[in-house]
Amino acid sequence: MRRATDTTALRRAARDLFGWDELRPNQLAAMRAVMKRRDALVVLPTGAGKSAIYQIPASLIPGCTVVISPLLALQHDQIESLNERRRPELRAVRISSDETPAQQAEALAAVRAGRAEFLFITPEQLSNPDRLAEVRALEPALVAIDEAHCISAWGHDFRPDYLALGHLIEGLGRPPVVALTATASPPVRDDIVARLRLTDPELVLSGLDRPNLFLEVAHCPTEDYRWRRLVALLRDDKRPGIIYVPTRRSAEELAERLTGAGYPAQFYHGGMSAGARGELHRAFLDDQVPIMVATSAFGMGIDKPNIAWVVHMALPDSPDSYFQEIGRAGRDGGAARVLLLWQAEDVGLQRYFSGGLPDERQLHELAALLRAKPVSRRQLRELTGLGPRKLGQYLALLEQIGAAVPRGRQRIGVPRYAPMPVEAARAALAEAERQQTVTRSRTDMMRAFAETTGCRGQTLLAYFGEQMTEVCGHCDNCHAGTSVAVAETADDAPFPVHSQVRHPEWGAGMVLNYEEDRMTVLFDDVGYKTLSVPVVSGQALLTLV
DNA sequence: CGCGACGACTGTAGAGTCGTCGCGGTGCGCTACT
Repeated sequence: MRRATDTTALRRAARDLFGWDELRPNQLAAMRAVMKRRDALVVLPTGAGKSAIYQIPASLIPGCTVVISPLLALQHDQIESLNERRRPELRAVRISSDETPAQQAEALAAVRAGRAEFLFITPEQLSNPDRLAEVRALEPALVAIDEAHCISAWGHDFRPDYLALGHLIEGLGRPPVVALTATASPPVRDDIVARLRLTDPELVLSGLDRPNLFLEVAHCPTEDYRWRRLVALLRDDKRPGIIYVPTRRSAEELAERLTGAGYPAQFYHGGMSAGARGELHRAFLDDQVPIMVATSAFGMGIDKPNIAWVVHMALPDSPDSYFQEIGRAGRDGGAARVLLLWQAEDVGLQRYFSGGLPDERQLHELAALLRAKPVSRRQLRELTGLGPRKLGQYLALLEQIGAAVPRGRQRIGVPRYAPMPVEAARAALAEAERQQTVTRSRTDMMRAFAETTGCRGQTLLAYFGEQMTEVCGHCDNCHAGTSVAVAETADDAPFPVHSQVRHPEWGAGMVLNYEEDRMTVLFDDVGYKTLSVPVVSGQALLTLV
């Protein structure tokens, strides 16, 4: 009965507020979970009406909704599109470093008085205890986490406050939480659930296959070949697209070279001023820029329906990033091409980006300092001489192994039963090594995707834990006829897909898929591994847990 | 980890080789200064 009323109310709100005649089954399932005040994790491709999953229920539930969204530019667009609807039950405000104190106070007042429903905010804002108290006093009825995969991708050191999000949500009075993202492999999903401390979340997953994207990979022995393949695509396809490059400098150089060769291109990267970036972003969306050469900074918030192709000029760090980036093509449902141009040398840069290991002595010193008395980050910077980046990484590690814990007033202390500094340093180093191994195994999987002669659609989706029984039919290998249907090979599979297994050396893991005579297993400690099925069976390498 | 730039070396002229060194992504918020 309750279910029927919720559904009716949701459908009516969708029609009233968004002009939609119907809701997709996935959307409805997620919205119903929110209506029942259950936590939810929603993984749906962009363009599938993801935002509406929290916006429509929020308009029906009494109390405001706190939206945690990672980028100020993205927040700006989201707020604008909500306020354009001119409905009080959808009105949005925000608090960020872009607002003056007076504007911030006004935003809080608007929510308090019921003149606004949505409060957009970053994790960094909430990590200020005074701010947290102000937001808590609004008694939010719902927390929505947008681009939730950032929790996993950015939590470790880049934006450490993401790591504390679960703690911060508890500080808000722990309203129900709905986390949304377009991509999340099984370990990323686990990470999101664990870090946000979601309780028995409703999991809403949709099929990730994108049949209108033609997947193509070319190994490029020389830079010249890479360039020729790129130009060949641009010659064939005059529609707009994105070229991803690994560095800022290569973005600038390639844009210039293309423009000189008669393909007018702009470049975009994180080193540019906010003004220039906003301008380029807008120009690209308005079809003023046909070719955008960009680093990974160009991504979230690029909701342009007619992107017809995406080229990667180097191997991305992981299938996670790759899937995010190619996912921006073909949102209008039209045929789109995605082309990966790679060399083995590309892996070197990704190794560098996966970071160096911490210094055990410095970790030891830091753990000892925390033990003496709770201190602020600033004090720690002065006491240890560590840079903010490194300090953030070290503190995150110590927190993960239970040797540090956020205390009140921006201070960091030590939990009860924390290990002694020597042991803490050793454990933190081991944890850093484990994280680095897992990160690097993602790059290994990206390379395996590039090198496979099997179906690329299957290989990519298998990484995300989705087993396709048929070949995708929209990749170069399918067209070349080298793909083999999994159904032909999976019959003698020794372990079911998604079963938990144990390896004598690598420990516990989860079976992700079978492809020809190989299987992919994700191990907790060593990351992704591809194993030979005959060897696994013949030597009884794996045991079912 | 691997690149590209740069200088030294070699051995008497111009260019090849070697070693060293710096560089390389993603963004919040705050502060100091115009």
